[in-house]
Amino acid sequence: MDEKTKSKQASASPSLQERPTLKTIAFMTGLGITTVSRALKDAPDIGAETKERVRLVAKQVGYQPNRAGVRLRTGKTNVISLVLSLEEEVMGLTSPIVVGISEVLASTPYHLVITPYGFSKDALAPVRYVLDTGAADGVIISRTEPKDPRVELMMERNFPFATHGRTDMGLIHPYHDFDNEGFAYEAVRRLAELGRKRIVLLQPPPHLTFHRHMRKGFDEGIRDFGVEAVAFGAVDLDNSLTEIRAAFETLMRSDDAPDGIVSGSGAGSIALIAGLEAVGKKLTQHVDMVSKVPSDFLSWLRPEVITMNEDIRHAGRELAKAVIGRIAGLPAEELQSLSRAI
Amino acid sequence: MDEKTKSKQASASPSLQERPTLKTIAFMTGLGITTVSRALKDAPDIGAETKERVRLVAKQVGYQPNRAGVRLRTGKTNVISLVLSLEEEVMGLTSPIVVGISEVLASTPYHLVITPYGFSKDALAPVRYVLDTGAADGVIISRTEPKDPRVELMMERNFPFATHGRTDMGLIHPYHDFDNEGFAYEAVRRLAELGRKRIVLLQPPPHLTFHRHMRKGFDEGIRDFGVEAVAFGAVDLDNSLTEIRAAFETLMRSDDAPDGIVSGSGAGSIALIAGLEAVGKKLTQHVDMVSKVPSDFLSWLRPEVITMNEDIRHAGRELAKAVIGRIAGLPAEELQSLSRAI
DNA sequence: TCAAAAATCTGTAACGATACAGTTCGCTTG
DNA sequence: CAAGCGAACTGTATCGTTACAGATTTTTGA
Repeated sequence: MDEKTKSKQASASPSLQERPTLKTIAFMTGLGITTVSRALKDAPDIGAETKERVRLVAKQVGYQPNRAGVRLRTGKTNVISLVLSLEEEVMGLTSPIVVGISEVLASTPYHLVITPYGFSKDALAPVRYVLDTGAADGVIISRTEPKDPRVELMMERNFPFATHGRTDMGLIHPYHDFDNEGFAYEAVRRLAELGRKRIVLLQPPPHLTFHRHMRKGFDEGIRDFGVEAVAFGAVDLDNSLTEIRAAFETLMRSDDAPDGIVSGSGAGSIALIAGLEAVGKKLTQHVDMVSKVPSDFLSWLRPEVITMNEDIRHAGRELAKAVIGRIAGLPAEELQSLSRAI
Repeated sequence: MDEKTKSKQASASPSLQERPTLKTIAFMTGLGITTVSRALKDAPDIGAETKERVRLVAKQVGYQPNRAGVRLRTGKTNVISLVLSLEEEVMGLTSPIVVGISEVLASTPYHLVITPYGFSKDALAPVRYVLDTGAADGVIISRTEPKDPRVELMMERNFPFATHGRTDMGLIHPYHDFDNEGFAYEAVRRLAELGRKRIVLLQPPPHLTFHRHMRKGFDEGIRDFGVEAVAFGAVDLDNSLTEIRAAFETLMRSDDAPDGIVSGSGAGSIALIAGLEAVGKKLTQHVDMVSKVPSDFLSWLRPEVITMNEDIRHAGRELAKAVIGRIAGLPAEELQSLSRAI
């Protein structure tokens, strides 16, 4: 055979110092770059023994595909983007979500990229960015709304994503959600059992979907257990803890003071307790309180509070599995999950 | 001029539907791809008017360089990697750090990638990964040790990074740290002023650098203010809250019970308080406590605790600025910062 | 006036991977 | 026995960008 015709692809012997590429393996095995590429992909037109050899050498030299090369050629980024509101940063729910996602991604080729959006800025912007620049293969969003334009946009473009929280648009998409309805209903039940009659709810802001769920559970509890709901002005979980505290102090001083509290967040509960105690009232004595909490530190300092645990790390895991499933082409119906308090 | 010689580069008119590339702009301006590339980089060999035109068109069509293209060609990833221990996840210090970093990166081309390492696994592995695969342009690490092999490795390879916490190897590198020595010294001073005589310290695990700092400040305080240090067994901040609580309960029941506490973390403080109260003792009455805290929720539930605030979000910002500075070639000396309690 | 220098602009190759369209060769089959 | 087939392998072009080495035109200088 004419030497000149032999393998132009892998001609220049690749430095063994550098990071190995397909070329390196091609050179070492005497095969063409294409063959190596296809062998590592287990393509049907490559001989079994060749595949074995290639795999062996690849493993030996510690070959890892160059992400930029793959991305440029195929468009696949191997990136999952977690879209975060920088102000969501009340009491760090972000950490456990990130950890949960990371746990799942660790055994995949995916990297986790944080895509933040600024204070009070358009939540659609980061999603648009990812879609327009192809910055990721999939997206995870939170603070989901009933008619969520981000969901609409990604569905329209058929882009894989998962939401923390549900929507209400008749669109089927992957999500993970906490059963806030069940939580609130159960919370009211507990308070009613303790003989409480006038219950207040510290709820999520009205534009978020889980406001509805929590409200629904709360209202049904109010009705089913024959107690009364006390309104809590315009204050919700998006207010600062200082504002919540002040508002609750005012409420507790008024004639309208409740004797039972349902709190949708652990951080909010702290503000409520501070407000409560500022007016000289005591838990279990004057009021009872049920709080959703991310961890159990609250019960260490105020064991009087009835806590219901939301496992946010688990949510992170579920969300990661859902996006990856969607990327793999699984139907959205199978990628929806709901978790209850533990 | 012969039509055939004209611009082979931008020959195929790029679809105006797709994401614009240099080719798109080249076609629209009638220039070569190279010229457009150099114009956007403000290279000296491109005419002023040409640059203006190119910039205008680029802005008009919303050109954004393809990251994979740049990365493949130049090796620049435009990625900062935050290396996280998944078990660091006690009380979510991660959130504010991530937010702080994101705030700074938002106005740069950098993306933030989370690179986790598993439970009790080798902390060097993720750093090695980034270095070997060129996954990022810079790295941020925490849980820094006096002789930190990660720092050693990155210095040796001359790879840009910043550490949360200092080292003690005679190597000069970018860092941000909290003044734990000052904190502990001041804490002891406060307790001594309150008449406390027997002080215990809930400290970081011995292998982390800030253990030394905190210990130094504590020991000097003990000496300077003429009080006594109470040992706290083998329990440190890396123990679970349950363990800390149990250990402290034991300590408080012993003859060796302290009357003053310095706590190196807000989460740890909660465990200590729980342990304290489990044996029927009360803050300010039987003991006083000074705690470093990431936010002020602790003082809402236990105003008796003297808190000193560590601004972790600020740390995130400083760390991000430091890595970027290092990437830009600034000397490490100028990228070191220390912050005090606020 | 004419060569040299300066100012602008451009084509080619390469980064690493893969889609696609072959090529080679041994074997079957009519 | 030649055409045809399938198995196994490979070269070329391409993704978007930039380094580099020209190319072309204009300006300068003697």
